[in-house]
Amino acid sequence: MRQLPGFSGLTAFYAAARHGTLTAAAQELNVSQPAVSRRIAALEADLGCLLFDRSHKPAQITQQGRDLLQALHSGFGQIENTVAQIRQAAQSRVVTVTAPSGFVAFWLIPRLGQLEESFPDLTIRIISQEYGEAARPGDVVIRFGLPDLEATEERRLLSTEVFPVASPLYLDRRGMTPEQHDLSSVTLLTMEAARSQWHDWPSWFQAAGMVMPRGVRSLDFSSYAMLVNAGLAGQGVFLAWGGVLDTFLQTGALVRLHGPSASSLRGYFATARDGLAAGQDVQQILDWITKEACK
Amino acid sequence: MRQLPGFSGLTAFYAAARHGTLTAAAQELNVSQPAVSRRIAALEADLGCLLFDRSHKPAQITQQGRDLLQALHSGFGQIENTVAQIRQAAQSRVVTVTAPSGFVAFWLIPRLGQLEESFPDLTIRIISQEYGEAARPGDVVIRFGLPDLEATEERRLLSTEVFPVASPLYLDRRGMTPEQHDLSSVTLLTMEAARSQWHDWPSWFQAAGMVMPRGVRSLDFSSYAMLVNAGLAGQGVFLAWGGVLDTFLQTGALVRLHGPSASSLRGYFATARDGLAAGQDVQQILDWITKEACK
DNA sequence: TCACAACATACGCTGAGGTTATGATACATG
DNA sequence: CATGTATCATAACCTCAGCGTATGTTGTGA
Repeated sequence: MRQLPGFSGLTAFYAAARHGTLTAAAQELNVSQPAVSRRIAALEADLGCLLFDRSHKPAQITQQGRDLLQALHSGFGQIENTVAQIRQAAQSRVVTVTAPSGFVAFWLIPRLGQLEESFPDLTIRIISQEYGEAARPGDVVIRFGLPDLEATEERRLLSTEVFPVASPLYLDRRGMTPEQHDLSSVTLLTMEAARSQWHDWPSWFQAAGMVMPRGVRSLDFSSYAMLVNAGLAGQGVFLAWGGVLDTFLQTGALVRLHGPSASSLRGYFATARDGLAAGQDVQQILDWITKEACK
Repeated sequence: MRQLPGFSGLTAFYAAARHGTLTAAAQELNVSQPAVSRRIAALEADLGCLLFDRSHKPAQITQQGRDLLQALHSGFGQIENTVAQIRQAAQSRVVTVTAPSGFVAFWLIPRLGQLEESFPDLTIRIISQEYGEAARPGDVVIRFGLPDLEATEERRLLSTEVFPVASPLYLDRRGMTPEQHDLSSVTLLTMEAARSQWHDWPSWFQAAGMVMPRGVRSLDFSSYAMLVNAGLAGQGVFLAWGGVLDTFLQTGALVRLHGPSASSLRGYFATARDGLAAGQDVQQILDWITKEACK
């Protein structure tokens, strides 16, 4: 950095070289012509050579001046490009939402169109996370788990109700209906790896006051998204969190099996990363998600 | 240019990003730490985003900060390179000598080794000019012609004596010696195009108090360098300016024909382009050429 | 828990760099 | 060749942008 001359001289020279006269450069830089003259003279003293040949009017750029002009054009151009990109990104009002992948896939993405319509001036960026991954930064953070009693600003999303669902085609094949079914003779879809974090069948049966059938058939999956896709494909019955799969229940792709349901302390919770200090954009997105989840 | 933020902010950020702390950047920039802090804060306000994450100590650069650092590194790097080259060239002490091509070819170039040995710290640049060309700029300017009575600092180089010379092989073939020769039965080498500027045979005979032989054979050339080369090749007899062809006369490649000689007002004159205001390097080169021409 | 280092902010001060006025000079035009 | 115009350089004067110091806040490591 100590190798560079003063930027006031470089910018004065750059303007004069592009405009052709010191007078025009002064107009661009919003200073007087003598100010430009002195700046360039100081630069020439520093460099030890002339950048303009003053024996002509207007002054003619020298070869050294042309060399420097090219370097400044390229160097300043690169900096200008990056600065413009940074400014534009800063002005484009991006809000990042981080959520578990199941929530993203089945609740958030289906509603993204509505969300974006509600905030046409914002760019919504979704970061999906799998269970067990380290928390990633977002403006709005949605997590699954037990309530954090210290996070007073955390909002619970969706219901605490957990109930079995299945594809109607599956029930048909089994000669069952949502009203009349036998859980002991169906295939239960499970996610054993996430057992400690998720509401699983044994817990559900116990919470529903029922005895889990012995020797029941099951299929296990490593992610909730895969499990739900298997259910949608008619592979068995699985547990749904109240609210997460509403869109499938509404379209009839899935049906809720009638009968007892269970409740869980676990659930989805949403916060703004900077809490009450978060900007208005973030607060508005958080509010929208909260309201939509309460419908 | 208006797109760029202030360079005091950019340079402060650049130093902080490279050093890792604002405190270290302050040391590089020779300002206090609060000065760096304010500069970077002003830059961040201009850009509309944070370049450092202050929730850590030392502050951690953000992604936008990394983007900007890369652009500054590249942009400033290019400018630094060119500035260094310009500074080095300015310090390398170049002196340019402009002279007629004949003078260059037969007097200056043969002595260039001595000249460069005398000034090892200087770079001597020779610009050779043909007769009739527009004057080209040089620190030391050597011209041929009549003395310019207004150029009081102009120095006459070499003798005013003009005399015939030839290759000894040519004289041999003609059965002549430098002492015993007959100019009416030789081939005279001429340069008719430069007649008005140069000392030609008719003028020489007249100045020597002799009658030019009628019907003498001659060969004409467009440049002095070509004429001299023809003479060296034994093509005839030609007029030499006292001093210009000394090296050939000393080695015996050419011999002076004894007998009358002529004098001319015309000659070679040397000046420093900026006169007495010229730098010491230029004055020294002019002095050396002047002294060498007087030997 | 404490010491230290790093960063942010308030306040007062000054000289770097601005302006205006004016002179010098190259260039175009009549 | 004289004249007007535009461009650049320099002198003199002025002021406020940006500095330093003092001090407060906070993250980090022992």
